Amino acid sequence: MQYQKVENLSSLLKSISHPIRLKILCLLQEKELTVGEIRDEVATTHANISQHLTILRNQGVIDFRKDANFIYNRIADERVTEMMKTLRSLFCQPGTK
Amino acid sequence: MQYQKVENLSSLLKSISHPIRLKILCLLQEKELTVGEIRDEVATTHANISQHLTILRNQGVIDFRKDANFIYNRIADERVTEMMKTLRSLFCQPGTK
DNA sequence: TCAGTTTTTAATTTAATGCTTAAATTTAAT
DNA sequence: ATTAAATTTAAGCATTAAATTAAAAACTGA
Repeated sequence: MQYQKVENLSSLLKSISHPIRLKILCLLQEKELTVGEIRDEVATTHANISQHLTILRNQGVIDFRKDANFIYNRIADERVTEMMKTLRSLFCQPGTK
Repeated sequence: MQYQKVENLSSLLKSISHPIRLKILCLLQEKELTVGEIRDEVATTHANISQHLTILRNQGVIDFRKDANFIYNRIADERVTEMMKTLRSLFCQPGTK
């Protein structure tokens, strides 16, 4: 694997290697969600969610659209969805610890 | 996804979200390698490699065997091998940036 | 045991993260 | 206009991570 790809991939993985951000990506697998909806599921402050969303946006993992005073977040890269599917099937099946 | 699995998975991802550790896992896909062999590929100090290997061992990602005064490292969890395959096919194909 | 390798440990320094709080924006509704 | 709701930004502090250096183990073969 060439140098640049190692850097890019580790940067991507790093951006999702946090319980809150991982949870956010799981939630966004289903459908797009507002910041407030995400906060309700994740149980932390708005500010904290906002910061985690910023990290995911800067990495290009998620995208958003504005509607009224809501911001709807969605996964931006199809490969991330695929990766999440694999991760869940490998590590989140019933019976795996 | 339940709480514990989110924690476990983010902990696993975190342990591999470092350029050196990701490179190590790529190298170990092929075959088991000694600390010195890894160092030759990765270009840092022995001490640094040793510390990164410790992180991967503590996470249960890699395992090792001793032979003479060499330590041969290998991937310990088949699921990690599968994950790496998926990651490489998604993010490391020629043509992906 | 001695010399030579390989690997680990410890100590230090520096940088990056994560959370909280508070203040600031933006937009919509009243 | 004013208020209220949703979101972002920034500051501060504590924790954690990474790299470097130096020293110390662990092991082999002579």
